[in-house]
Amino acid sequence: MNKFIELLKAFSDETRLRIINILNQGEYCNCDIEDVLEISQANTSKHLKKLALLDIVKSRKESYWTYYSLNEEILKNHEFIFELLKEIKEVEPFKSDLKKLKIHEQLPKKCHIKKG
Amino acid sequence: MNKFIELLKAFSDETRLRIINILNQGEYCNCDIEDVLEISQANTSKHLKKLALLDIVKSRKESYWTYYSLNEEILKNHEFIFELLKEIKEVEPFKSDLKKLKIHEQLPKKCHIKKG
DNA sequence: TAACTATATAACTATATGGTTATATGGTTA
DNA sequence: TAACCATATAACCATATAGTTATATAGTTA
Repeated sequence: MNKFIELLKAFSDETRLRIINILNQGEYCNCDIEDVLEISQANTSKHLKKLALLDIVKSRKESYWTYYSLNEEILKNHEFIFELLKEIKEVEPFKSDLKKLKIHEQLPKKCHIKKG
Repeated sequence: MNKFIELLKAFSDETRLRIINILNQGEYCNCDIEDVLEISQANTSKHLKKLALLDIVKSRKESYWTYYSLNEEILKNHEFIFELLKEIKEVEPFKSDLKKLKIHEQLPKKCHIKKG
């Protein structure tokens, strides 16, 4: 499929865009995203994999966790993505997700005792 | 559905994005788009209807034809769309479509004798 | 009015895809 | 090594949707 269209499709699913919005704030593991967005483990993993295949996110394994973050290259190469991410921050449910993320970061981790 | 997501989905289908790219050049009727993009009448009409429902395009009836054009409001309200349309102009198949559009505009109309 | 034109719509098919459940995998701890 | 943990993957289901074919509709011309 056309690379540009693939990119747009990746951004046009609500769950994926919520994940991208979270990762626009920093580096997080699968379980952080599960907790904040309240979506299942398998679903989170599947979406992250899709984003990784399109080089929208990159991943790094450390101990128990896989940490994901936005691939800065994609933002450099596509100004429209930069603008899009700026816009959604002010729109629901993305706005609320960021609030929940802040709260989440102050709480002890649910996913593994050593991490909190 | 989330309005933002609806908007993104509208832009993430190749045929629709090709139509939007054409309409970013001016006002055209259904048959112009059919000819340039080489897609069926019914398909063209269906996509245009979807775009109209989302206020991405507006329409105007005149004689035989329905003329479509981009709704400028949507570009004003969403900077990312402006950027997106700027980017695709340089990418296939959107780039070639614009070339075909220029040629199309110099030829006599196929669709109705009075128009050419 | 009758024939014609562009466009809209209805019915249908094929396919893509998001989400779930269950299980596998690979690394960690005791 | 055995138990444990987060993550990845497989199989499956339900739904959404792009495209086609055939037909309806609304306006135009003679």
